[in-house]
Amino acid sequence: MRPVSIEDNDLIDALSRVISRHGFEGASLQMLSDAAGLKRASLYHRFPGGKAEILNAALDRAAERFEVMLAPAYEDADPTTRANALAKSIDGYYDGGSESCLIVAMSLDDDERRTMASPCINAWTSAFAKIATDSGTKPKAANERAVDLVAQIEGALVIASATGDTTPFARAMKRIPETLTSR
Amino acid sequence: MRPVSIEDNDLIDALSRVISRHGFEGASLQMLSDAAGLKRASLYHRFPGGKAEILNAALDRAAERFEVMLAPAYEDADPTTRANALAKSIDGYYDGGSESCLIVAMSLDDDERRTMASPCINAWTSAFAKIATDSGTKPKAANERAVDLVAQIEGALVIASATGDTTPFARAMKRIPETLTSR
DNA sequence: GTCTATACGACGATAGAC
DNA sequence: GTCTATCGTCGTATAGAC
Repeated sequence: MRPVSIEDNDLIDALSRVISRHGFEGASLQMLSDAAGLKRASLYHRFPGGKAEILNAALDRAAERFEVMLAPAYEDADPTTRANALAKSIDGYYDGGSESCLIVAMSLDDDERRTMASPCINAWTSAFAKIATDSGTKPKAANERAVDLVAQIEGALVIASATGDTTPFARAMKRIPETLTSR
Repeated sequence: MRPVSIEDNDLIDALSRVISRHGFEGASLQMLSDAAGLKRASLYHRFPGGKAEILNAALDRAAERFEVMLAPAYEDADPTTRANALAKSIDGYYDGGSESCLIVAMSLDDDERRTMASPCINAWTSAFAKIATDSGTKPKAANERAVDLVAQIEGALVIASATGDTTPFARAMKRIPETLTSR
């Protein structure tokens, strides 16, 4: 199977980081082209639709990377093992809490764009809920616990960005297994 | 004592809401003047320093409003009573989770501005920690629990903004008393 | 496929009439 | 104290050479 790269993933990742860190409005083409190591006009060659298309590419790529990040939840192992692996995976994705989150960035945009990251939130919630239900938690309670855990992590990322303190994020990571596998 | 209003608080609140919802870069003078019901030039009469001064006013005002919001934590009552009152106060401040948070908005700005909301975070954390220590939790653990609870709430606000679902926020509010008063 | 050069609008900010 | 009018700059986007 051909896993893609019709468009350069490294390029999109660099662009995505700028958007995650500064928000869509805050991410100027100047910043984006600097991060990409390309001139503005060259970005338009890759993304004829301009910033909007860059954002879409970033969101598509985020969905892709999320799938990888969340994969441990769906492996063939007992819930605790999966929860531990998932926590490690998430911790790596956000580099111990020092990476900004595209979900947070999108939550500040115009009304049309504000909900564009909700598929990512749903995927994340589903992955957590899967482990919780596999641990014997009823679906409804599992879903609540799952969203709340996502919120905990998003909030920890905000705190880390605002204060530089990544310890709340670290505690959130540590709490993933116990939260998802306890009744 | 004269509690202020050298500058019109209602005006600043309207401006602050725009910044909280769109971020500092995303909040154009157009949006700000529309929300204020004043023309751009009139805003410059009130805030000669332009957007930067508006932001400072919004942050000062946020600190002021936070003090009011957090006041229940320091009243003369038992921890559980205070925790309940505080939860209600926070719930009102964020209108059940439908209001955006300036802290989240600031976390997306340039490096200079990114940490400008950390005093608010600290005040919030201290208020929570006070109740926790008064309930017999040791200072270090109380502080961790406090920041984590702030993160939980911030994350719930992000989720609400991104999906429209305010139930995680509602659960966070409900969890405040039990989190702060349990050992 | 990347570059330089440039068009054009929006934005932040200021001057000055009322 | 609010307005209209305007300035310079930056941001998005395009044209066209290499």
